[in-house]
Amino acid sequence: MAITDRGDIKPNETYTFKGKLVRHEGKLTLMDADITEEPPETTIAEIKHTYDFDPKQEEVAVAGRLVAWRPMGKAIFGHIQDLLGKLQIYIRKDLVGEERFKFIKEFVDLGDIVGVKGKLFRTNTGELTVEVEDLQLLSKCLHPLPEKWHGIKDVEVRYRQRYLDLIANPQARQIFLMRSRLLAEIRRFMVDSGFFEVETPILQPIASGANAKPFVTHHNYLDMDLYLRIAPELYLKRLIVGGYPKVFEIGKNFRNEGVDTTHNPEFTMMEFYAAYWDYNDLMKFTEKLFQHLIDTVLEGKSEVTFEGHRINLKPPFRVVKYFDLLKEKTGKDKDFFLRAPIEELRKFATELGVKKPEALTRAKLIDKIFEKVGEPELIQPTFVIDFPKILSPLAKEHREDPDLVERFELIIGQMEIGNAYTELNDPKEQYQRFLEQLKEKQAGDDEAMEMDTDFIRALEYGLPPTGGEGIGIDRLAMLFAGVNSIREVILFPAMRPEGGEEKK
RNA sequence: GAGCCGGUAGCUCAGUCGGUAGAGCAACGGCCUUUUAAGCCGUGGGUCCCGGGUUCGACUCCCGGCCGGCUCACCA
Repeated sequence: MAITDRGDIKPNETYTFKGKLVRHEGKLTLMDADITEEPPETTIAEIKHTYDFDPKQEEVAVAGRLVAWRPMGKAIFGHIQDLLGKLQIYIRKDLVGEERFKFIKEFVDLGDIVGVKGKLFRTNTGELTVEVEDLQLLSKCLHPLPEKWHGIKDVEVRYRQRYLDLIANPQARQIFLMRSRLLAEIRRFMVDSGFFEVETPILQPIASGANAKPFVTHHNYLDMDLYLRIAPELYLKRLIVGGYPKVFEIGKNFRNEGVDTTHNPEFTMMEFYAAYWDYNDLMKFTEKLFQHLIDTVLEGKSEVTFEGHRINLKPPFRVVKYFDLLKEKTGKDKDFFLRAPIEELRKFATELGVKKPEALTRAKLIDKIFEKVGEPELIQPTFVIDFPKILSPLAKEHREDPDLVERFELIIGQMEIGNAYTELNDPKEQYQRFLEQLKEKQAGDDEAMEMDTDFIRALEYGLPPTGGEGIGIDRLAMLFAGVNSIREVILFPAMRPEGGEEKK
């Protein structure tokens, strides 16, 4: 590190960068100075683990961010941190040499990325520590770190500068590590169950497969508008037509709607489809998936706390029929909801507190009423099954009741976590359902589904009997982490830009 | 989109019933070779979110705006 000899280093000058006070002029020049000669091949967690059962492996070389610094005359204690661990380092003047020690004291700051080499030992208090033989400054941190004890609490800073959240708040690291495990275990379970992972278009000429408002973009070369997908459903079913027995896709969906504690404009969904399955198979499979996630991600603990509720995620889950739940809560039966004059239904909805029912179609009214009276009680995991057909344009008619479809939603903590059905595979029927959606659209439902004629054509080639399901990964992560905001489980949640006055 | 609440040092916060602000940590200068929220002595640091109004005087009161949080509406 010849850099210590540089004459142009002026350690006591301060300067500002974009209005923020940052560190020494001299230290800034150090910023690009060091290249790692030997990238560390180990991590802090690994070192601790190895040393535990083989204390002879005491020579280590490891790198991390300096998060504590306690200089005391001729020796310095500090802690370096990486994603998975924290390790104490001990620097003695007589060991590293006078010149080196002076350099370290002068130019190394809290927050810097450093590499250390040395021998492991235990201090008087028993803490595993590296006795530093050499310390290399690998990168400068020009800003002071957030407060060591309280971390960073301002949620706005935590979301905008997530890297600071990750450096300073161990809880944040824990949540995102859990999310990574969750995704890995879901993938493992799906692949082990015979599913093929696929990728389907995010830019779609028709945004279909769900009821939602899409984002619109434009392709210059093709000179056409495209939509960011609101769901991958219709593409995945085309793949079942094409011969895949089982497929799944994990990816972002985009819906141009509100932002709140359970909604982010882009969110992660897993959708999966299995030929020859029906919604009963899907329920069994979903329970097995949950059991796997409890065993792995939650390390066997099936109880989580969410919004003040203790929720037990252990299957089997409660099953309740859609109209049974409505009847129990309202005293009205299926025929009332599906066949009573719409004015009467609107009047009833008004009594329950549904806003502006005059603007709503029958399907929307039923949906609203269900949300008002049904969902509030659904804290423990519950499959709500046998939805009305008019709410489910892509689901197959129920084998016992033509008013219904073979569909369920998995609701946990009042959140819709999963949505699944025996897929409608009759092209003529699907065409009719799309036409009904167009009517809904004309009747004022701007989220009614779009007609997709190529999808109809695919069905004409024969979609085997198929079961399909979507699971909201972000919400699942919320449950597993026990946090009540979707922003706590999305690394970079949607935010308005900083300095809003400058826009336009 | 509506209502309520918030924005003070790099961070966590206090404060001013209207007279231009403090603490701890962090930083800077010293002392200190087993400390760990190290310790001891000393020092510096703020357009009090932005703009306008009222006032002799605004960080404080009023109005508008920006950003965020919560609740509601919409949605998964």
